[in-house]
Amino acid sequence: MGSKTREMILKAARKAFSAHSYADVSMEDIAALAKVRKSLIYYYFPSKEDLFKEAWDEAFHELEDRVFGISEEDGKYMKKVKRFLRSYIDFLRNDRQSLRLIEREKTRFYSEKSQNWQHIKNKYDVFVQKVAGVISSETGKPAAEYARALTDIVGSSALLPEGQMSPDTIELIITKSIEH
Amino acid sequence: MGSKTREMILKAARKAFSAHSYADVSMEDIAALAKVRKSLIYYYFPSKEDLFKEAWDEAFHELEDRVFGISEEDGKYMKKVKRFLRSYIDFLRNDRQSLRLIEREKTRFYSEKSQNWQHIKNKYDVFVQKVAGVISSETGKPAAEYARALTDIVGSSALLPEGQMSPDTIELIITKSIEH
DNA sequence: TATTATATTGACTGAGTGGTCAGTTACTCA
DNA sequence: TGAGTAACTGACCACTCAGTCAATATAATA
Repeated sequence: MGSKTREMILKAARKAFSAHSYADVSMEDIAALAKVRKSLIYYYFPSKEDLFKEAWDEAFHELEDRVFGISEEDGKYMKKVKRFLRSYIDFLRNDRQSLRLIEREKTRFYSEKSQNWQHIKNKYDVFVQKVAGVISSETGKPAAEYARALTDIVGSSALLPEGQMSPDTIELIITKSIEH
Repeated sequence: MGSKTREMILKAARKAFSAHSYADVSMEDIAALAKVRKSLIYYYFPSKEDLFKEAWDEAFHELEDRVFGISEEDGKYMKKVKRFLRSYIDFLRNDRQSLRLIEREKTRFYSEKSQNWQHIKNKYDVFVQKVAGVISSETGKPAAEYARALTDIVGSSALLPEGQMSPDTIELIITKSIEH
């Protein structure tokens, strides 16, 4: 059940977690952003970790929908990889905040062992595998490492301040390095 | 003056700060690693921030030396950019821990306003500018954004677990995207 | 209106944190 | 040997933070 207050909290969490690292965001920060007392957050979410997980999941599903949910109709005359890359970069352009949230704690996946963090890590890994699938379906070659590099460069550019590295540049670099 | 104990603490700090984020590393952690009481750290370093700064500086100067300190003799027949890229990737290969430390808190540069963090940010920015200089000296075109992308992709790959994205792949991608 | 379920709060806890400091040990050199 | 200095310690402080909970306000319903 998505109560209005719950939504507000989740929205505030997404904003906070995309602007600062997990450790640097306190529950008080989120409460203040959502204009709510801290204790109320615990009425809707069992813990900080769970709140983060839900915020991350939300942002991540938006990314997945955007990048893999493109109907076959769209860009009929565009190659699969190009079409994919275009929507990925568009996501960077239009939903930078979500991408930030997704990317910010990437290194934590590998040190934290709790359920929530492993859940996130697994989802991300599957995503990278899917990206590799798209690429190798066109090049015919395995692309696991290449997909990792691709998601990494798009992701890290999202964490940079706006204007420091334009999505166009990213697209150019990736396109160049992918063709033949 | 570099006392033996001071060196030990610094070494422990470098290890800790390259394995976990600034916020996740406590002075107790570093003390334990260095086999020293926490209070002793404050005998040699005024604060956690200063300790981090010194650890970062050390690692960073190693990177600079390696990447820009190559004598003209070396690789006489290699193009400047290729030579530069080669040493950069070699640093990733051989001193991954240092590169991790350098890259890990990159996003913090932009939110923290204290002297120490700005010092770090400025040094890094100058580095990127130098990289841009190397590239544009050969291509003749401005390369600010490209340099930012390049350092970003090398840096972020250092944060990945070993073996997930090989330095060779990185080198290949960058080389491909740079030529022509 | 009285009763019950749902929302919301403020005051609190306990663990951990960066940092301080008075004091103790170990070393130096007159 | 003894005084002075450098290296080191343990106890402590102020503060932050995630999380708890009893108490209250609000809404729903009978």
